[in-house]
Amino acid sequence: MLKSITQSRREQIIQIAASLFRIRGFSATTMRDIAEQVGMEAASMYNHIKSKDEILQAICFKISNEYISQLNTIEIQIKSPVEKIKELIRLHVRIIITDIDSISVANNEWKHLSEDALTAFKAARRDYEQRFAKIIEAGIAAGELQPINVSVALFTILSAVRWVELWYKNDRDISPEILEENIISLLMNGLQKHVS
Amino acid sequence: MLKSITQSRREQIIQIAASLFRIRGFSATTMRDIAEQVGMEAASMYNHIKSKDEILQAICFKISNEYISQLNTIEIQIKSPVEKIKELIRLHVRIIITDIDSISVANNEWKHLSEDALTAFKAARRDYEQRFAKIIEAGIAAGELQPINVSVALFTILSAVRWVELWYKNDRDISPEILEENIISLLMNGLQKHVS
DNA sequence: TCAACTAACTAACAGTTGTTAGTTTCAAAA
DNA sequence: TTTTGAAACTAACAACTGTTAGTTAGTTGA
Repeated sequence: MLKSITQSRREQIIQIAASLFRIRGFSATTMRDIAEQVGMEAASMYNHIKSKDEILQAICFKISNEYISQLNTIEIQIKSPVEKIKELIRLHVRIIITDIDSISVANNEWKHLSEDALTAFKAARRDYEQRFAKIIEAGIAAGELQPINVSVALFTILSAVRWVELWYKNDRDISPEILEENIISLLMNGLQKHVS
Repeated sequence: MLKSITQSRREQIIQIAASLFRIRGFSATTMRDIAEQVGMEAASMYNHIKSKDEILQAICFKISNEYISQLNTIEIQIKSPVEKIKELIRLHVRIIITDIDSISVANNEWKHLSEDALTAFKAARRDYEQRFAKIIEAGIAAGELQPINVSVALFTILSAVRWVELWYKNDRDISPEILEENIISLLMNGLQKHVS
């Protein structure tokens, strides 16, 4: 009971921190800024968290674990590489929409992680990228995809998907579903009309 | 004569600042960090620059002006929308390679601009985006492009191109030319092989 | 009722920050 | 030679930083 109240206080701090880190950046956000939003003194937060660094770690690894666990699921599905790639693109859009603050922080503020955490985070990201690349390679080998450079394809997809983060705060004229399908269509079929 | 020495000192400070802002972020970079790299005391830099904010402004507007002036050139060319878009993609790749530090700062640290500069910077960026969008619209109207949502197309292109920033520091197995053409091919023709 | 514990508080520290003031150095101009 | 002015320096300030120590209020379990 008490434990769960503590837990939710802790999660509240982390969530508010994520939102501030996203807007102002990690370094420009002070513990007093976070405390003010939470509604307590900065010192009081240390009853729930160990340090400012620990907050950043919690945010970054929550996201990194989420991506990897979802990738685990997609990898073992019995689907064509093209279908898996489409699934991964949808996954990115969905994760971004679900927790935009944490995603933005994991994407833009990870460099402020302390040394050990930084190493682990980079390794996790690299692992994710390599496994994503394997799916693209399989698609090329199967003749489903253009014989494009795999790194270029991988990072173009990953970057292209990241702007959803930007879209989400501005222009919500488009629904997430239409958004997903538009991005998939653009990445899969290209911008240009094909002469048949 | 003296003026030009001062000028180059100033530019040296700004360039070194850009490289540090890129690596550590604006807020996490101190005037003493910059001064150390330049080879003088922090206080001495104030003979050449007005403030830390002014350095960030100089970096961001150098880039924003570069983009807009290049767009001006492309806009008046007598080319099809598709050719103009390809030209713009090449432009982005080229600018990124030319001045990666300043580009990274303009892309990732602009939010730390002081209020007036921030407003001006956002306006410039919006202007650029709207003019880019016009070219995409023209391409759709001319039947050259898929009838895709213009915002999705615009931001997918802009984001996709931004990963060059990332590529540039990692994996230089690919030449800039091959890189450009791969990205253009992917964005224009898509990842998937067409069944004809 | 009393002891234990949680979670808040106030006060403060030691270090860092951007920036200013005042001083020194030294080359060019008079 | 003297004067001037740019560009470096040292010293310091006032504000802010993450964090710790010690205290207090209030709730829970015995």
